[in-house]
Amino acid sequence: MEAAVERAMDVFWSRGYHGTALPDLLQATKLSRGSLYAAFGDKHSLFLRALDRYIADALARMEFEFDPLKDPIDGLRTYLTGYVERTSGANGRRGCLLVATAMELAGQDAEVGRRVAGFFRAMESRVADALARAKAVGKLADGVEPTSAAKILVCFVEGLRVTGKTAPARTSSQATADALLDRFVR
Amino acid sequence: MEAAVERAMDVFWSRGYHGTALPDLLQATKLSRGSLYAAFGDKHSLFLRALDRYIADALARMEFEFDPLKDPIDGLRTYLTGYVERTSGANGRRGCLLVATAMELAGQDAEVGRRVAGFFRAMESRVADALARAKAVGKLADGVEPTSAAKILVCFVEGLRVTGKTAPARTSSQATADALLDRFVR
DNA sequence: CTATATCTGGACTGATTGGTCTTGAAAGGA
DNA sequence: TCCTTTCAAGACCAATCAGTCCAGATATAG
Repeated sequence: MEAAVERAMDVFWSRGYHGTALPDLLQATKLSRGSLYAAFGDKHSLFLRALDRYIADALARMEFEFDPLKDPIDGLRTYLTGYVERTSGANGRRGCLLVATAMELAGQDAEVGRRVAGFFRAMESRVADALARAKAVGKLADGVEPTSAAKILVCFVEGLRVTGKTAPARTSSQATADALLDRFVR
Repeated sequence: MEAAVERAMDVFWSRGYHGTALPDLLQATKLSRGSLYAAFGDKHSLFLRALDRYIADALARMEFEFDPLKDPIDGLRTYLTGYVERTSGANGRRGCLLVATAMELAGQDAEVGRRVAGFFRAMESRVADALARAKAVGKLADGVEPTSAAKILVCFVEGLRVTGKTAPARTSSQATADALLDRFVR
């Protein structure tokens, strides 16, 4: 059941909502038409399940990266490096279900809009928290405000996901991310 | 004719490629089915025309903002303010045809992929050029490398277009953009 | 072995997709 | 006035869309 959601997520991920047809989902989930509708209701509901799964994965990752027991600067570094990895080469071309969904549906689909907005808020607050902890131990450059810098970093990584669709080289993106973080840390 | 492309662009802009159906385009362009196919061939070709138009508009805007005769820092400020305006409130919710297209099609449609990649390259080089001119007159902060900072700024504004789908307040986005630029200028 | 419950593959629905073609009205030139 | 060209309106096409339904195979339970 949960495996079916994951496989459906993969399909939506690489084809978008309007771009995936029922047969694609049937083939990926290995469910019959009847079973799929019995289990998930309709295409839209299944999509929401897949999106929730995607968001949960991302939140779990951040929970690990921004663990309060670890050094916040290290956390920010691995957070950025993770995005660099996901937005380079073939990974980059694959794109991001959340960003694609934001662009495709967030403006017209309220259920989707709430989820997307909530995710961006959650990411921003986690990054801001890490920055605040870094500032508390004097590791931030002068004049860097955690909440403002967090907004910058969130926009930056989501922008990486966009430019990543053209499959840039990992080394280049990594250097860019490093250059940005260097503007914030002491 | 060119007006029809513009109206078609508006439709693709707010509904995406797969999300717009022929009747939507007929209504928007006020063309009959036969005329539209005679003029543009098919949906995909019309979409390419619309995308090219969108890109041309953006390039023209940058040509103005980054006019070599003007102060490059002023140019960067108005460039960023323009994106803030376009990614706030209702404008933000409307989104960006280029970013939406990048996420929806760039990975699978080679014609689209080339255009998207070319646009990002063009924007990056224009921003880098402005930064280089600013650096030449000593207006950049220590250690800021124009090409690297340009990549950061491009990712940032494209990320703004993504987070903008949740319709944030203009003042907040403006403060964020200002905070980022302040990290680069002296 | 029988009864029940579950699930599959696929037929089927009405609506909609992108695209073609025909008909007839309007317009323009000679 | 007459001939040609242009174009709008919409009928029409095969394919595909999301979603429903059912007959039959399979499995489980008693």
